[in-house]
Parts: sequence; C-alpha cells; structure tokens
Amino acid sequence: MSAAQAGDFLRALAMHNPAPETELRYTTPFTLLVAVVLSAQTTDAAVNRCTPALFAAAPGPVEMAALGAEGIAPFIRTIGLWQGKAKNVAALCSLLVERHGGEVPTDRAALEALPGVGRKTANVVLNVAFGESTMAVDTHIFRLGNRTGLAPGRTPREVEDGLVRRCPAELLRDAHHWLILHGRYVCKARRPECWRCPAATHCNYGDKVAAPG
DNA sequence: ATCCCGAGGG
DNA sequence: CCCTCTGGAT
Repeated sequence: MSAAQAGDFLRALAMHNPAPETELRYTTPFTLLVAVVLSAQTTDAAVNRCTPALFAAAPGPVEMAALGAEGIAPFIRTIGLWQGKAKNVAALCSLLVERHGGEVPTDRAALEALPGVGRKTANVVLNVAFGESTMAVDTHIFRLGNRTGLAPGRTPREVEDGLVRRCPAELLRDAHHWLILHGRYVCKARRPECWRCPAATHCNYGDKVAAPG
C-alpha cells in the first residue's frame, strides 16, 4: 500500500486505541525496563499483578540487585519464565549500578548489552521512556505488517524500519502497544476478524476473509 | 493441545 | 535456523 494509505491505516487504528494506558503506567525508565523484561511470553495482566509488590520491596536498581535472583523469584513466580527472568533482572540491576550509575542507559547498544534485553525490549524503552522514534516489533506486528501491506519485510528488522518510516510522527509514542493488541485480538494469526477492524477500508486483506454467519 | 506482548544459546 | 524456558489464555 502507499505511504499515504499507511498513514490513514495507522491513524484509524490509533483513534480506536483499545488500551490507552499500556506501558505508560510505568512512569520511570527503571520500572518500565523491568516490567518489559518480565513481559516476555506472558500477559500484561500477569505482570501488572506482581510488579507493585516487587517495586515496593525494591524501588530501585540498588535494592533490586541486593535482593538477587533468589529474592526476586518469590515476587514473580506467577508469571512465565520466572526463573530466567529473576536471574536476568538481578544481573541487569547489578550492571545498572556498576556500569551506569544506577541509571537506565539511553543508548541502544548499552540497553541491548543488558541480560534479558533484546531489540524488542530496547525499542520499547527507547520509545516510551526516552521518546525515541523506535517501533518494537513482535510476532503480531510482524504478521500484521506483512499481511496488510503496511510494512512488508522478510525480517522483523525490515518490518520495523518500514513502520518507523510510515508511522505519522505524532502517533509513534507507544504505537507498538496498540498495534500488538490489534494483532492479538483482531488481526489474529488464525481467523482474523476484519469486520471488526477500524482500518479495514485502508487494507485489502479483508477481501480474503469472510464475515461470520 | 497450542500459542504467546522474547531472549539467549547451540 | 532451531531449541528451551514457564504460566496463562483459549
């Protein structure tokens, strides 16, 4: 699809943003970073259930590092991959203290050097906490970008670059979040529900999908 | 049963 | 490229 059409597509989705708060509920770079690291392969609800107690016990990287993996684990046993995440968060916080003066680094290379932080997580932090024009691409956004023609690409990185180029600047903040939700609940891997899609008029994929009935 | 709002490792 | 780690949602 054309760049103009892509802009209309994204504006239509943004207007019907199903989750206006999202990651923005984590108001500091540190809490955001930890919450996003915990989010892998789990739901927001599961993460949001355990983070209040975790951050009450360890408000900053110094306290979190002091807890260690053994101390962190009890707070996050209800979410997926908790063993690895407990180790990652503990190691990550030690590095924040030792190498970055207890601050979350603002550059991609330093972020991605932290345990448990890959390109997707780094992009979320750069975008939400530091206002960078990044797009965090997960499996949903990868599929959506290709299926709709919004940002086709053979690799997640190609889709990411296409989306950053085509997303209207004023929508870029936290755009990954409503795109992911749209991919999860409407533009699903199986049985996409195009009849519920607010951007359907800007996408030709719906021609291949029958309405229910 | 199957897939994930991933990352790290072989 | 493939696998594994985990609880939860469907």
